[in-house]
Amino acid sequence: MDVSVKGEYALRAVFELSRRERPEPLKIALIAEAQNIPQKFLEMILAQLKHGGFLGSRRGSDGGYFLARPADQITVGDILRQVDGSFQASKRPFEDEPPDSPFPEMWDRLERALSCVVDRTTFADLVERWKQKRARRVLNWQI
Amino acid sequence: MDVSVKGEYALRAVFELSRRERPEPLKIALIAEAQNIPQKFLEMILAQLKHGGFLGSRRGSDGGYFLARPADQITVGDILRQVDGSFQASKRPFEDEPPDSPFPEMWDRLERALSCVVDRTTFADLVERWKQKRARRVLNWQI
DNA sequence: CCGAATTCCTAGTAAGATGGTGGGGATTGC
DNA sequence: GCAATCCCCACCATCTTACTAGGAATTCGG
Repeated sequence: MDVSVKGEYALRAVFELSRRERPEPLKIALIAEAQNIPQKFLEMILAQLKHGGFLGSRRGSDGGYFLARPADQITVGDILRQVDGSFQASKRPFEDEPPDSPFPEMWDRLERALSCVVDRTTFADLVERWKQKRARRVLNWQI
Repeated sequence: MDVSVKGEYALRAVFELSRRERPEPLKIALIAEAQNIPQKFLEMILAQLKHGGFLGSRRGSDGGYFLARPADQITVGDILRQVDGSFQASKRPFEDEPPDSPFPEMWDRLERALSCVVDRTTFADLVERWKQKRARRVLNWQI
C-alpha cells in the first residue's frame, strides 16, 4: 500500500515539466539533475509516460520532453496509474469469496476516497501550491 | 498501491472470527476452510495478529483463536497495518526533495483519505453489513 | 553530408518482497 | 499417556523493484 519510487519519480518529473511553463523541450539530463533521479531510470519512465500520451518528445541536438497537454489537464492519478499500474485496493471481483462478502463494498469506498485526492489534483494545482510556498518562504527570509 | 493477498487473508480471518460471536476458540483449520485460505500460511498470519494483540489463542485439544477484544474495537486499518506493515502513501520526510515541494502535503491528504475508510470501519460494521446483505438475499430467494 | 547531441529500444541483473510449504516442538484436555 | 492443537523456525520458488549497459535511430548546426 504505497506508491513506488518509480511513481514518485514520475510525479516529480512531470512536476518539473509543469513548473517551467515553456514550449521548448526539456532534456532528460536536466530533469534528472533538477529532481535528483537516476538518469537511465528516468529515461524509461519518461518513455512510458510518452507512450501513455501524457508527454511528447523531440530527438536530436535540441531535443527533450514536454507536456503533451496543459498541466491543468494532467492529474496525479493519471501518472500513477500509468507507471505503477492499477490504483485499486484489491483485484476486482475476487473469485473465491462468498457472494455476500462485505469486503468488495469496502474496496469500492477505499478506491473512491483515493480517487478524490489523486484524480482531483492536477499538476497546475501542484505548481500553484509550490509557488505559494515559495513566496511565503522568500517573505520570511526577507524579514 | 494495493493490499497484499496476505492482508486480505488476515481481514477475512478476523471477519470469520467476528461473525461467529462466540467465546470458544475457533481452530485454524476451520477458518482456513471457511475462508479458503492455505492453512499453513494462515497459521503465520494468525500468529502475527496475536503478536499484535488483536487475537488470543489456546492450545491443545479444544484450542483455537479468538478475538482479544470486541469486534467493534478492531478496525480494518489495525489489521492491515499489522500484517502489511505501514499504510502510508510515501515514506515520510523523503530526504532528497527540495524544501518547498508540494508533494508531502498531498501524501498527507491521501493518507487522511485512506484513514477515513480503514480506521473507521470496524469488524462489527462489516458483520452488520454482511447480515443485511444476507437477509436481503434470503428475502429475494423466498419470493 | 558530417558529427555531435539527444531520444529510443532491448536486455540484463542484484536484492528484496511475496506467497507459500515442511518438520517438529510445546501445551492442553481427556 | 495420547491425540489434538497451536507455536516456531527454516526453507523455497517466483515475481517485483530499482536500476544499469549498450547501442540504434533521429535531429540539427554546420
